[in-house]
Amino acid sequence: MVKNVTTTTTVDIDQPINLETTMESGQVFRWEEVQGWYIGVIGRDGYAIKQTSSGLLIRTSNPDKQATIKSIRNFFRLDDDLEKFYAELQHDQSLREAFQHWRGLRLIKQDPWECLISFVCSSVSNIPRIKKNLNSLAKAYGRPIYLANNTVYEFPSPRQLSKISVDDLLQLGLGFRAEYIVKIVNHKLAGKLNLQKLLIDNYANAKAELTKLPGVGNKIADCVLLFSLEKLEGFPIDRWVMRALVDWYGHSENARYSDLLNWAHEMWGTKAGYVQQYMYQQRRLS
DNA sequence: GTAGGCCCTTACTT
DNA sequence: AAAGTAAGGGCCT
Repeated sequence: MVKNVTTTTTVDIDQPINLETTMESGQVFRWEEVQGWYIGVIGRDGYAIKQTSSGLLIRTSNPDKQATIKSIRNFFRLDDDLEKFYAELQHDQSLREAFQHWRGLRLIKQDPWECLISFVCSSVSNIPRIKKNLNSLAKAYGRPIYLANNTVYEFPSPRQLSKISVDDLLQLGLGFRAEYIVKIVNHKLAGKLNLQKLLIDNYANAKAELTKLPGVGNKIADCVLLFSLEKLEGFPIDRWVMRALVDWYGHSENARYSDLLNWAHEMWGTKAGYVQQYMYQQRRLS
């Protein structure tokens, strides 16, 4: 039975938001732009999202409008006050330029499981390849969701991935990350990883749990913590953020990750995550 | 604790 | 066209 009914909902937004910039900021990899609409999955529903003058226009397989508004507000973290954030850091010239250039770039709150697997895939990869890998995974093992003329796929749960082998993932082009993912799936199925617990845990404890996983070190743990586990002090340092730290603040190129992280925490506290997102965007795309 | 080699491929550049 | 290099790191020694 094909479920292709869509419900249209508008979400008014009184916050800075730039849909395109946010969706293309390397946080999420499975949202596809089609004629001004971003098409993807949140939870168990498919969504097509378009920016309008007053906010967002939403078409979704979810018939419950109130639930849709709630999930959109949650996804784009619309309770985070970006204007206040800009104002508090406007004395920093480099950041101020990034804020002006990328106004409306928001952190996204995504599903922890998909986020974890996504960033394990990101290791020494590139965005086109990461997208291909994750879409292959979802299409092969995830439940299809029919949304008007489009088919999108729910990201496969640990149980849905329970039957995968390293060879299967190699076939999908995952490379050396294949082994990590199979191990993480088994770890999860064995009940040794409780992502919901990490959601309410503090940054340090949650990070310690994540870095126990194969393929998850300092950087990838910070991505998962920041983008899905509500840890806004998460400060992933990839090569772009590293270049910003070197060029803007005079850090050494071979500084230790932990030292840079501590410095960022003293400097920005729980604003570090948003700062990182603007640094990444500015240094990579300007 | 830490530096260096290695990992599997793909996408993009020269 | 073929070769080289970078790509949102992590693991092992």
